[in-house]
Amino acid sequence: MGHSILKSDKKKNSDKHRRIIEAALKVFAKKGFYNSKVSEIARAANVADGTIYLYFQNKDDILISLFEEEMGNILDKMHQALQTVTDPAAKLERFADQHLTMLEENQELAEIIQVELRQSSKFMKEYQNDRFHQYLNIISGIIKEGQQMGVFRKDILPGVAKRAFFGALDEMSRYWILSPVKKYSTAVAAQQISAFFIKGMLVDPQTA
Amino acid sequence: MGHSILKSDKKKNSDKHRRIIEAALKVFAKKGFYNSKVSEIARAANVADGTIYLYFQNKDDILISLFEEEMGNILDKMHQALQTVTDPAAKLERFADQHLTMLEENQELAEIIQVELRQSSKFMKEYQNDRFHQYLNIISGIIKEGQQMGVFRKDILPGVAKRAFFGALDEMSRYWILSPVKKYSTAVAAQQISAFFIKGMLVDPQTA
DNA sequence: CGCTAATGAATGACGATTCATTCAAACAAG
DNA sequence: CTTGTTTGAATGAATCGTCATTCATTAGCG
Repeated sequence: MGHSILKSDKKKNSDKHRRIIEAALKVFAKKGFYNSKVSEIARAANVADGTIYLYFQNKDDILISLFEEEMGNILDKMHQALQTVTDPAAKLERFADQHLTMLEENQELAEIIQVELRQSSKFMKEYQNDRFHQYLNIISGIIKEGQQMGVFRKDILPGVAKRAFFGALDEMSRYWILSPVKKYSTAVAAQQISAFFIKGMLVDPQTA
Repeated sequence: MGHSILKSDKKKNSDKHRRIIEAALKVFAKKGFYNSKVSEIARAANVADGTIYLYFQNKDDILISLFEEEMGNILDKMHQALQTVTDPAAKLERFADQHLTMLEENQELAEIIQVELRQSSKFMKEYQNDRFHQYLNIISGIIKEGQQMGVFRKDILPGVAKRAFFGALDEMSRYWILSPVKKYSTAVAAQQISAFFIKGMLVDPQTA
C-alpha cells in the first residue's frame, strides 16, 4: 500500500495536507482510529469531506502518513539531542529523557503511537514500520558502542536490550497517557529507568 | 458498563459461554477487534449470531469478558509460579520467565493483550482494568519486599520500576508476535531482562 | 403441552467514499 | 481594462456496503 506519493507535490502548493494531518492527530488521539469519522477530521481541518480524498487515498492512508511524518520529526529531534553527548551511559540517559520529554510535549502523538501503532495486523504486521525500527536502532547503536568501548558487558544482547529499554520507556508513557495525574516527573522517571539499564549493563568493577 | 453479570449463571449450564470466548480469542487475535465480525465469532464458535447475545451484552462485552477471564487465569498461574520462590531477585527472574512462557504458549492471548489492551479510550480509559493492575502490582510487591529485606536499594520507586519491568517484557513479546522468526529464546530473554533490573536495583556491594 | 434456549433472516444505522456540481483564479482576446 | 473561457481545486449530498443487533419463529426437553 504505497501511500500518497504522487500527491507529494501538492504539499508544496497548499497547507491543506498539513492541516488535515494535524486535524487527524487530534481526532485520532481523542477517539481512536476506528471511532474517528473522516467527516470529523474534515471538520477539524476546516475542509470538506471530499477534499480529504484529494490528499489521501483513504482513511488508512491518513494514519500512515501521519506516522511517517511525525516519526520523521521525532527521529530528527532525537539525533539532534544525542549529538552533543559522547559517553554511552550518558547517551542512554539522554535518550530516555528526550523520549519522555517529546511525548510529554506532544500528548496527542503519544496517544496515537501508544494506541494505533499497536493496532493489530492492519498497521503493524503488513506495514513494516521503518522509522520505528530506525528509532529502536539508535538504542542498540549506543549499546554496541558502549560494548566496543569496554563500558558495557559483551554478553548483553543489543537486540534484547534495545527492546527492553524502549519497552520500559514506552510503558511509562502509556501510564502517563492513561492516568490523569502524573506521580513522577519526566526527569525522575528517565533517570531511574536509564539507571536500571546502565547499572545492569556495566562491566563489573572487579572484573574490569 | 457492567458486563454480563446477570448472565453469569448461564455459564454453569452450558459451555456456550466458554466456546464463544474461545472463538473470540481466535478471531480478535487474527483480525483485531474492529475488523472482527460478530458473525465470524459465531461461526467459529459453532453458534448462531443471535446466540452470542444470550451470553454477552454486545461486542464490547465479549472483549471485556475475554480479558477478565484470561487475565484471571494468568494471575492465578503467576501466583502459583512464584509460590515456591522466596528470594526477591529470583522471584523477578521467575516472573519474567513465567510471563514470557505464558504468552509464548498462548500466542493468541498475547496478541490480544498487545493490541487490545491498548485499544484506545474506549477500553482502557473508561474501563479501569483491575486485573491488569493486580498483575503489575505483583512486580512492585516483589520490589518492595526486596527493599525491606535490604536487597534492593531504597531509592528505587516501585511504581516506576514495576512499569519499566513490565514494559520491557511486554516489548519483547510484541516483537515475537510481530516477527515470524524468534531470534532469542524465552529463557534467554527472561534472564537478560531480569538481570538488567536486578543489577540495577541491588544495593551497592561497597555501600551495603 | 409449556417453557427456555437457540436460530438466522431482517432491520436500521452508520460512515467511508464518490462524483456531479460550484467556484475562483489564471489566462486570452478584444 | 473588461469580458469570456478554461482549468482543476474544493465541495458536500447521495450512494452503497457493511455489520451489530433484534426478534419472530423454531426446536428440544421435561
